Amino acid sequence: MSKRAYHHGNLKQELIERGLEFIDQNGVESLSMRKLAILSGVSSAAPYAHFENKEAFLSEVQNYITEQFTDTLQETYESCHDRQRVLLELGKSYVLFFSQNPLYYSFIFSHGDIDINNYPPFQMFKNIAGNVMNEIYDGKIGEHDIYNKTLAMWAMVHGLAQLYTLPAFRMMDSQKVEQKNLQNASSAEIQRIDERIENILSSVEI
Amino acid sequence: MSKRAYHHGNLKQELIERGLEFIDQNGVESLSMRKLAILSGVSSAAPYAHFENKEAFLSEVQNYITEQFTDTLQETYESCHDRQRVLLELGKSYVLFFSQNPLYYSFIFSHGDIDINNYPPFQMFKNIAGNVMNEIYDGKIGEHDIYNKTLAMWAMVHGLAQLYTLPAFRMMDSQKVEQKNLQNASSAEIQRIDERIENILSSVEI
DNA sequence: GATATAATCTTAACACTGCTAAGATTAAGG
DNA sequence: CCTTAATCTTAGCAGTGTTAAGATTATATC
Repeated sequence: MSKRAYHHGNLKQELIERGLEFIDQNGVESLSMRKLAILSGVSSAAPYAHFENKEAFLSEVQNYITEQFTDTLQETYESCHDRQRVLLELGKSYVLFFSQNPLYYSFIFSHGDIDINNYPPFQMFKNIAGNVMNEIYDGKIGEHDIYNKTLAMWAMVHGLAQLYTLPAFRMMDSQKVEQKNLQNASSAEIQRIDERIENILSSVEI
Repeated sequence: MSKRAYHHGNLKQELIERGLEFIDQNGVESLSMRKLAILSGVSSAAPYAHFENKEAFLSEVQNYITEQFTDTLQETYESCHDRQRVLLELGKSYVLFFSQNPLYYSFIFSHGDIDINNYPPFQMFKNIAGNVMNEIYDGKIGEHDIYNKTLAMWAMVHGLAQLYTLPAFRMMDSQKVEQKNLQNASSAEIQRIDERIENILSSVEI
């Protein structure tokens, strides 16, 4: 008997997992179907029994990340019982998700044609933000302004997420605010970014 | 004599221009050195006399776009004499630049490792924004908060730029605010986006 | 349980890619 | 004018996505 049976048994799942890992470590640019196949101990054409083409494969990997992202936001939302802080917490969660897996960001938001209007995490953020705005500005401003403020908030958070994706920016930012630089303590860095996002977001009146 | 002389005479420049045009129309994903070479009437290996590799070529194209972007911001800044509106105008200019050439956005900001801390248009925006903030909050808030507000402003504008890059979002947004939908009148659409950005940005107190 | 069918995998091949080495052609400078 | 450097072509390598044909195995049906 050779190393593996003729049938892998779990190839589709393994390809997706290896794809995730590869993108997280190297980015999507250098990912190839053939390499993933070989890594999974299978011939270079085997993946095409499970995915129509590379694009379809990447799309499934995207969905996987999107689910993780949505779940993260959902958990943050549910565990926040202070209605005053829900947007702040959601924003921090948003930024931290991508700052912990920087290469996911460009993979999801540039290298694909996501349907922005039906993209679950965006809908979720916009819905919650809209609700919060409605509570805060109850009848004081028009529906129009509520929508504008929601968009402004979303754009700001999304922009910050991209910034904190870049190591160079993180370094510069941590120097600028003169925090104790515990470079390698990753849990400390997470907390530092957490504080930074809190400060930045609450520096504007929305 | 054949179609062209053995020496092209202006190959480097033509490749960059064709690269710009190709990215603007098709995105960087499907760009290949060979295609550009053939389009320029030259053999497929000729480009490598002018560029070390594909990455170096794309980097030069990036610089080209970056210059255009910086110039656009600069012109906007210089032609705005109302100190109260300078940030608003700069933000609109920022967003409009990429909404007019959507594929430039993902090409510049994802498919490359720009040195964010030395990236001219970012430095420019941050400097101007910082100065304006200093004027507005003259001594009333700390240097720290000024920096945070500057970052918040930049992130918001940058996030909006990405949003207005997506046709699906533009449609949805124009429906939401119930503007007259002059779909094909591109100059009208520019003005519409211009108004939208103005409204969104001025909906938050920064 | 045998057999038909469908799913999965391998091998081989095609067209395309980035890129290089070797040599041809032309421009520039002494 | 002649040397040198710049520019281009031709061939070719290794790697890519993808497909067609056929081998192997799981699944369902009688």
